[in-house]
Amino acid sequence: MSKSKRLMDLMMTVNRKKKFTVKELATEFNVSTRTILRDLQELSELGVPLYSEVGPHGGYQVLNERILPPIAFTEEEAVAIFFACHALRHYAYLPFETESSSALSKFYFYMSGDVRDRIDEMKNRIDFVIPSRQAKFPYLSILLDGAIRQKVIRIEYESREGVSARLIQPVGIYASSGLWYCPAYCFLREDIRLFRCDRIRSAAEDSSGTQPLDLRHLYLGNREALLPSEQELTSLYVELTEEGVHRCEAEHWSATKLHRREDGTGWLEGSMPKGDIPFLAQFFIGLGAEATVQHPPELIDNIKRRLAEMMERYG
Amino acid sequence: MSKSKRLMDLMMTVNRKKKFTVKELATEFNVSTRTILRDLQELSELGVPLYSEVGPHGGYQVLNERILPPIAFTEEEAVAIFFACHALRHYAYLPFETESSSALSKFYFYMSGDVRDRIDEMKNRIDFVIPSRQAKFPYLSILLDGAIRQKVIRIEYESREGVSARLIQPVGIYASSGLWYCPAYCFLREDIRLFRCDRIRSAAEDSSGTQPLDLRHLYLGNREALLPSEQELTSLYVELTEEGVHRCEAEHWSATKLHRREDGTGWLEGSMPKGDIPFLAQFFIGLGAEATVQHPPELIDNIKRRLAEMMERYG
DNA sequence: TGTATTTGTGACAATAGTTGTCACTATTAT
DNA sequence: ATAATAGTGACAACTATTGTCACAAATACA
Repeated sequence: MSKSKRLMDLMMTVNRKKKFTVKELATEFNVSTRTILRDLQELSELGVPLYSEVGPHGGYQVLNERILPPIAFTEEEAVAIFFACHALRHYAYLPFETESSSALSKFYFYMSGDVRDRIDEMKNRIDFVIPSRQAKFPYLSILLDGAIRQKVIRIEYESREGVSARLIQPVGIYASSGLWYCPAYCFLREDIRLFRCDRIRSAAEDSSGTQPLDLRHLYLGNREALLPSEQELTSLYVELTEEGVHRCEAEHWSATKLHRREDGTGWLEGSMPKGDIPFLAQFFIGLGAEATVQHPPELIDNIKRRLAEMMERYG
Repeated sequence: MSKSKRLMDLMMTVNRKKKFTVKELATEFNVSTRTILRDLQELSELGVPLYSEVGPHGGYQVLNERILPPIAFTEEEAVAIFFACHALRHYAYLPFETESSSALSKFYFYMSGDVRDRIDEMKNRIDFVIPSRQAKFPYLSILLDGAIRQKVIRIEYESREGVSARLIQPVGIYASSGLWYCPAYCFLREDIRLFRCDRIRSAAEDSSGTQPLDLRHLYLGNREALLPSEQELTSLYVELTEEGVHRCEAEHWSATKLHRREDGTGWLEGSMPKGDIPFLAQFFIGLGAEATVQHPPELIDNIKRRLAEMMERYG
């Protein structure tokens, strides 16, 4: 095996192993320890952050960095990766410790001139906007860690009724239009609940010894499907103007219920839990003349009551 | 210079140049053409997609791939890049020709085992949600290209009044909560307008010979600041409950106007163009009891009129 | 305190790889 | 035809790589 090839392999091997001894590698690569020592020195000079300790239980270690072997990306792929990372700058809070900007500048730095030019041209011409928020999300890493390692987390949560302490076991976290949410099993309510992370006033791993549940079968993708809806259902029918259709497209919950006509108008039709009436009433009021609720009567009543209240407030 | 080092350099050089001859490289690297030929063959074996043609004007070419030299990413950086790209899968339409998934799988494939494990653990525990839409955005690349190369584009645009043909010169494109928008100079209105890309029925480079304007000073980041607002202004004051504050945080336009009290409630205060009254009226109606408009009277009147209309509609 | 384990350095000879030169062949645009 | 280009093979000169050995230094552990 040629030296260059061995060096590449060595790079990958040490990255995989993290910790190793010279003798180990010598056996693996069928060369002498002296050669491996020389190779490691060379890798060091090429930028692989190696660290070694002498003595029994000593050996080599690769520090926090990981080296990727030469990867071939097409120009389009490189550009897509760049802008994907670029979009992360809109998030003031992320569950990763590092700033994505450091990865971005490395990526940018190593790219060949013409790809770099292409990116420069596009930089001010394309963007993935996420609403910027004043809200703070200091506990994302703790929640994510709790979800991954199936830990119970003690939080102080600010709900409408005030701040309360709760034990939760996170299913995961997700960002949606600039806010972070954490679906989690709540030991207080004994059910899955959705928490808005900026309303969490404190979070730490629980030390009271509450046994975590086995929720490995639950994850972000399926948590909705697995939750048995015990609520009473009723049917929904709403007429929509063209603009109303466009507005409803934005809503997750309406995706399965939305129908369109050829002229652009449409309607919502499907079943809904009765507990959603307050939310839906306020939502359809927000659509104004673009939506006309025709069923259920309870929803129409709720809307009328809300309208009357507002009329009164504005005298 | 050692052979391994020369090979690495060569890799970068051929990536930069795309097209080159053996003689050229021999001069650049101060070695014989025979050596370069042997090196190129070796690069080929290492996976660099080289292609050559003999004869005058012949030479070597690198095919569409780009090779990145070994880049050191920290584990955190690699994870951040992965999830940034992962988030792109929510976009059914992108202005890049390639799927980001191919870049993603390459990235994933080359990552060392423990980073891969880490990603697998996190995959179902963290997400950047973007509302999925039924809307279609087939002309993103044309619009982006128009913005980059300062071209005039002819579009058919569906507005409330029907479909009309227009000449526009795009400033850029951006995605916001699942929809793509294109701010552009409109030759019909003779001003900057914002177009929703799913309402563009057709788009192609203009062939009528309309001279593009020099809009290079305009880009996504500054277009708002440069637009002179000629509208009449009035002052806005709105009381907000705690929930109202949270809801307003989501809105771009309210960021500079939002104030909070220690108890969590707050208010909106600032100036607004009178033309925004219809939009704001509908918006505050959507907030229901969480917002109480106190100024301007025109806005309150508009809200009352809308409420009355809705009351009537729901009998 | 001694011993085993581990990194690390230097020297040297044997071996293996690299390089340049030269003489060719083949293709193709002009 | 001619010039420009890639491509191959052989060989000698040169350079780099490798293994071996000797030895230094640190450290855990019995």
